Amino acid sequence: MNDMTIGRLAQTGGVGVETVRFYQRRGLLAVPPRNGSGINGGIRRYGPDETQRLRFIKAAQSAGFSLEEIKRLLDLDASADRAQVRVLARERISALDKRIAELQSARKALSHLADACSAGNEGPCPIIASFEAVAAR
Amino acid sequence: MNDMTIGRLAQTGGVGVETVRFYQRRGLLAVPPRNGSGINGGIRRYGPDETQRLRFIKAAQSAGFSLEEIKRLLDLDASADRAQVRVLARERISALDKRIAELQSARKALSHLADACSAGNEGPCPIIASFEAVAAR
DNA sequence: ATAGCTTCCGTACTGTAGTACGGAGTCAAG
DNA sequence: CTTGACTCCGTACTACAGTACGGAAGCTAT
Repeated sequence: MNDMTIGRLAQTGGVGVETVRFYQRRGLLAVPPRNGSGINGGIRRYGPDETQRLRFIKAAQSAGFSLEEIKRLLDLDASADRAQVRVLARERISALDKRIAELQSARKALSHLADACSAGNEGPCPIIASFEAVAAR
Repeated sequence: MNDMTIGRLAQTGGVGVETVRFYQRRGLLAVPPRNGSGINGGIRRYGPDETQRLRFIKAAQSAGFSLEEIKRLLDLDASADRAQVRVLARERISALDKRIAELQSARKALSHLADACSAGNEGPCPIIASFEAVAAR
């Protein structure tokens, strides 16, 4: 079951070996005991728990949680503090709403400008000019 | 007209003095000549052009352009290369669409989970658990 | 049993966007 | 005509999220 090397774990998780080690240093990923015959105890082996954890990190990251926040989530999970997890989740949702609105408004402005710019090649490009006007809001 | 000190320019633009200097080093903002009576030529003075430029940088940043891309936009503007500006604008729109979709899906997932988590305090918090399941997509 | 990938681990470096520091010079007010 | 705030400039440091390096040890296929 716990049969993966760090290389395979990284591959399965779609990250680099160095990223796995980086997460281990940050306390986001367990460092399993060395398990082998060498003088130092051999090589560490990883199982599905670690793969799962990597997936969790990626999902949480894509929701905009920082690694620090992800660590907090994991610690709260360990202590079963649901109320605190909800607080973090709601904070993140607000931040996401704000960011989404920002990006949408930027998208809209940019798309109008690209259209205006396409409509002819005479005079100054309206993208830069209008960006400056829009920026004055 | 060109009567602002760097401190006032920064204040007007809503950034720090060090940020103005940083943009100057990056070639995003002009460094006006020293204008005064001192042995080194005195103090540099800024006018509305620089304020405008600062606003442009902020607007472009909020659309997700990096400082490097903003520099490119400004250079293209100087050379009146509308076609290239359109290319950059369209690239950015695609990137924005992608990012907006990602954030929306993350927002949706998180909001469902926060609801589920609020609905009672028994058992493990579904946010972490479901995040892991959702993450497996 | 040895060549040649991997792992292990510490340390150092990367890129992005600032932010801070420190000493010398400049300027306006009292 | 000095005090105190501000400017100038180079250099250094910060945060974030990795990414790279290098040598010793471990493992595997021939």
